[in-house]
Amino acid sequence: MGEGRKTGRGKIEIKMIENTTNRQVTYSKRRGGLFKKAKELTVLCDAQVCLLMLSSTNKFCEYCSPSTNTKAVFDRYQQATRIDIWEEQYNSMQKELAQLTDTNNRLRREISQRMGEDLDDLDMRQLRGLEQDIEESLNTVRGRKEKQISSQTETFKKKVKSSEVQHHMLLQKLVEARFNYGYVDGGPNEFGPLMDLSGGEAAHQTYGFRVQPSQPNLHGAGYGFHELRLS
Amino acid sequence: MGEGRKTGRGKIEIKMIENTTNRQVTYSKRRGGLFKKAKELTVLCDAQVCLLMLSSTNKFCEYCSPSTNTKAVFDRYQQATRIDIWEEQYNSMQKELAQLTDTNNRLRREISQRMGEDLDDLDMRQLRGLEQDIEESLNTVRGRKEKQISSQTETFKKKVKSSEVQHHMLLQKLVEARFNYGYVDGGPNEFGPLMDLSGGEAAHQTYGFRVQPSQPNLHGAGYGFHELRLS
DNA sequence: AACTATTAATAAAA
DNA sequence: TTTTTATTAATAGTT
Repeated sequence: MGEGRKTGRGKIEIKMIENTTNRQVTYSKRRGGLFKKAKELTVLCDAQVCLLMLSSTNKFCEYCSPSTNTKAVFDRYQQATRIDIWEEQYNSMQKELAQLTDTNNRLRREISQRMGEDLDDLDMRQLRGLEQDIEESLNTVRGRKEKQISSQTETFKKKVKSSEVQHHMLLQKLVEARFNYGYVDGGPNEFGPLMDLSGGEAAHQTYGFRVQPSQPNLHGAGYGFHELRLS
Repeated sequence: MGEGRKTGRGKIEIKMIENTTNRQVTYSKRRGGLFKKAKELTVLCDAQVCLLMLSSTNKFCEYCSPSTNTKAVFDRYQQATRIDIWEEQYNSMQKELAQLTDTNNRLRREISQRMGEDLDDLDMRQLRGLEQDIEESLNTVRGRKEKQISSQTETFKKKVKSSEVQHHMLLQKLVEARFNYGYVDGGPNEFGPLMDLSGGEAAHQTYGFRVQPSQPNLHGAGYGFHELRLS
């Protein structure tokens, strides 16, 4: 028993049907049969049956007695087998949450301390280290600012230079034009002297203003979301 | 179809079998048949089948294709249906996780910027604000350090003072004792001069050393867990 | 549990 | 696909 067998018009061995079409047809038919039998069992014997199937093409199919539902049946399965389906997932998520929250708190505390709050628990050595770190950060930021200023100043200088050159050329052309067409009109200072815009310290002053103290910057990502620490 | 039907030697309607014995016998037989069919389907069609049954006497029974297991099938069930009681909780946990992760990243970025890293996206105004904030923080930390130093110095001074007083008292008692019992031994400087420990700038020097530049402090909570930003 | 008359399921063909 | 049909499998009632 269990070996080769004849069913219906042909014989069939219980082994995987190689022909894909045949396999799918058989799957469809037998699936129906299985569902029917499951339903009959449910009614005849007052049983709860839950039947889950996944075809070789990964199509999912389910039957569950009307008196219950799949989740309930699985809960009983758990009860019976003592294999907890949910707990593992739940626990791992809880753990992850706790870790993230913890990390978050530490980060907030670090920021707080870098902002000069929450310093009560620090001893002298830690305070000294913190001071030193902040000092270094300040230098870095300052350096970056200076670099950006000088780069903008450079750009500005170049623009002025180019404008100056153009101005000269225009003047030149104008003078030539007057000469060629015989205009005589106004003195040599008619267009005023070229401005002295050689790019001195004025540019630096441009960025020397102070914004409102500690006003949060709400322009999106980046510096200025202190409100996070309150969330 | 579906109504009264004859099977085997007798007729049978698909409705609950009232006779308990009959019902249990039928349950047993049909359960076997269902399992057999499930196994055949598994093999013939390369499908995954999971069959859970509970008899009316609450006996649990399970079949699952050897290529998988009940939990895996149920996971797919969840995936396919998304109608379980846990989903709400699951989703809320997922959301919380995502929020925490996001907040975490922002906090890390803020710390980075406060440490002078990750400054590329900041414009001049933001840089200026950051510089200013760091400057204020530095002043706060410095102030705190000074305060702690002076408080410790105060304590130290008081201790020295009290020690001085005690010393004086002891000397006094000693002198009295000598007087009372007639000892004469050594000069008045026998116990050396009282040290000058009146609390000058020496105390400040004590804390004036520099720790190793930016060496992380691993003493637990508080300042010095930069490694968080890498986790 | 076995037996067996009878129906149900279904493989292959249409 | 669904229907048909020849054949086997499942099983209800009996022992």
